[in-house]
Amino acid sequence: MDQIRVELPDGTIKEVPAETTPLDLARSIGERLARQTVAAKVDGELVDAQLPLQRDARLELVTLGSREGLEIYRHSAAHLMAHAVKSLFGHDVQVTIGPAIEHGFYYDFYSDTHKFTPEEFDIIEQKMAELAKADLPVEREVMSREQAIDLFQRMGEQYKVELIEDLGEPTVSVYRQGDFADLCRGPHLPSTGFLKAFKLTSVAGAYWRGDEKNAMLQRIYATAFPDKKDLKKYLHKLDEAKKRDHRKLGKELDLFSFSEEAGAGLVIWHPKGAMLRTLLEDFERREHLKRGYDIVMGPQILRTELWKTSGHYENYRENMYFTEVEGQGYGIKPMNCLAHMLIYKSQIRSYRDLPLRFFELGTVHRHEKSGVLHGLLRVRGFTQDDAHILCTPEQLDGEIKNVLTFVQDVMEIFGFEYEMEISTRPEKSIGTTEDWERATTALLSALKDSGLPFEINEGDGAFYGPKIDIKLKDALDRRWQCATIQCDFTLPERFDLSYIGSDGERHRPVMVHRVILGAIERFIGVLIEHYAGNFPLWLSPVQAVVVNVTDNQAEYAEQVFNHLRSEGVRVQKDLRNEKLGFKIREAQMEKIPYMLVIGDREMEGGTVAPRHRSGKSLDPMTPADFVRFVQEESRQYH
RNA sequence: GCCGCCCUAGCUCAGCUGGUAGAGCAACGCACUCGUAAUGCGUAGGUCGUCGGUUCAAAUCCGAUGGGCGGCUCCA
Repeated sequence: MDQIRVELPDGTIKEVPAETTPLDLARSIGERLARQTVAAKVDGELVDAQLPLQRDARLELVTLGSREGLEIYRHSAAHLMAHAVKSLFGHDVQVTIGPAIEHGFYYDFYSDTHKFTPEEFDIIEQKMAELAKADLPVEREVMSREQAIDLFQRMGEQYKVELIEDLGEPTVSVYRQGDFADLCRGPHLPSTGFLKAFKLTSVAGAYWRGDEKNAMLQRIYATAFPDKKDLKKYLHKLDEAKKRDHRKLGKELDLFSFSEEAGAGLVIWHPKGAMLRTLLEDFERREHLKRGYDIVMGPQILRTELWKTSGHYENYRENMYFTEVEGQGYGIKPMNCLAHMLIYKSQIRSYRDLPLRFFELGTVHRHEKSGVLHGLLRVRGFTQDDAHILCTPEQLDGEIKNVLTFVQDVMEIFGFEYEMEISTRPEKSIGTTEDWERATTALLSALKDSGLPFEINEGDGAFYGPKIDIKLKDALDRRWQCATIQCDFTLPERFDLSYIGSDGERHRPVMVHRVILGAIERFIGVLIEHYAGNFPLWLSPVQAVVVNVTDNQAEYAEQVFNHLRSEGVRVQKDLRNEKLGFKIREAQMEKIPYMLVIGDREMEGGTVAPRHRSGKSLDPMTPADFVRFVQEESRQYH
């Protein structure tokens, strides 16, 4: 038999007979390695571990420990789930697709007769366990397109048939395990016995091929890990994350609420939430003024004609609220740009005036579809930290860099990790090729200069210009777009903005639309989950609570409270006749940073005994010292 | 908007297949005056989201509607 030469990643070369599989090779190195090997990369191409090697190649074993290995594991788990579902509900259900995702996998099923419920998860999991225990070999079979169509046609799997038809490949691969067969590129685990730990987590609707015009499928989400311990750890982490949910904490910390009577998606800020928001807004104003922005303010409603000028009436009407007064139509603003345009136009602008940076904490209202509302993270009325930068084309580059630096600075202050992506020109768009190129290059070079990783979304830009989006994760790792930097070629055009250049001629300014936090509501939502409600001192709605041990110190405690409040400390008092432990517990649950304990000792010494919510106590100090301490700790953002 | 599920006291939740509601915490009252995450006893509190239907009888079954949850589509 022919010998072939296989080169491993560490450079060693193995001479093995042709038809040797990567799994054989792994076994020749060690049994433990073989048990971990779930696939291989042959000359960089991902293949099954039991695919016989035909010729000399570079070979890399893919093990369960790697990201790719875990993905394959989960993809095979998705097949196992589909297998289980088919064997339980085969007559009622058709399979569609089931990929691995960030924390697990899902599989979409079609059925007009059977509705999956979480109560069925147990029996599906049991069936999966049974099929895994049977250790069915997973076999790859390559067949012609016609054969495959015929196969799935006979199985009654219309969605698979459609997939093959649209694939346009002469041959396709099918993976079989027991009596289950699925169209799949692979690779897959060698056998079902590899699958040790899995759990179904939820059911949800999903459109076939992600298109709302298509049929609604039923998606079962699940997760899987090579090790039962890791599954347990993950489920525990999930539980912990749910405790950080901003909707739960918002209620517990009495920050905000929603009211059925007021309307969906409309935030009602309670005193502590409004305080938090005010602190954040003050921070924003300071940071923008430092960076050369001018604060502006526009009206909540503007005449419908103006929305026609801007193009919102044509493109955004279904998201807007309209009203009419004395026969005059008005639109409630869904964006802040219009007033900023009017400010620009209020006088003749010279190139010496540019760049102009108009900043507004602008409250907007958008009629979001009811099904998308989500706590503070997706609402119908929200306030953006919005700014429009109008500059010469030559200034664009520098302005974008400044904004990106601004974003990075702010994210660092809050300690956020974030993902960035740039979206380029879509098919349907306006503006000249030069405009797009200049703007896209400017965005791209700013990103590159930042040295941070980013993704490119080809053709995903707005019709009016390319953009950079910055996404933050919530407690459950769902991404929410916060900051965005968008170039806009439409509005300067539509509003006929101009400036007089050094040549004495009129020129069109370039516009950058940008937000840093995005929507204050959304940002606070993510922020609550980020800090799990333990806000840093400078952001804490209540920084300290005065707690007396007995009624005996009530008068002194009251004096301390008044002193701190007059010195600008956000303080509250708890002078109720309750045990100290009880009051500490309540303050602790309110996540107040400092509890100022006052007993007879403190009263006599004219001090307070601060206890931090972490449980650590500071040495007793005078109220005046505590004021200085708070000022000092609040000055540095952290 | 679409699919599935949910809505019971201020909060968290019980209440099997229909026979006109229950706990813990909170609130209020009384006692205790107490040193770093829950003192004890007692009192009060709900037309079971709303509207309509089925039934002798509906928190429970059906329909509509409002709100929420998990997704999908869309988006800050």
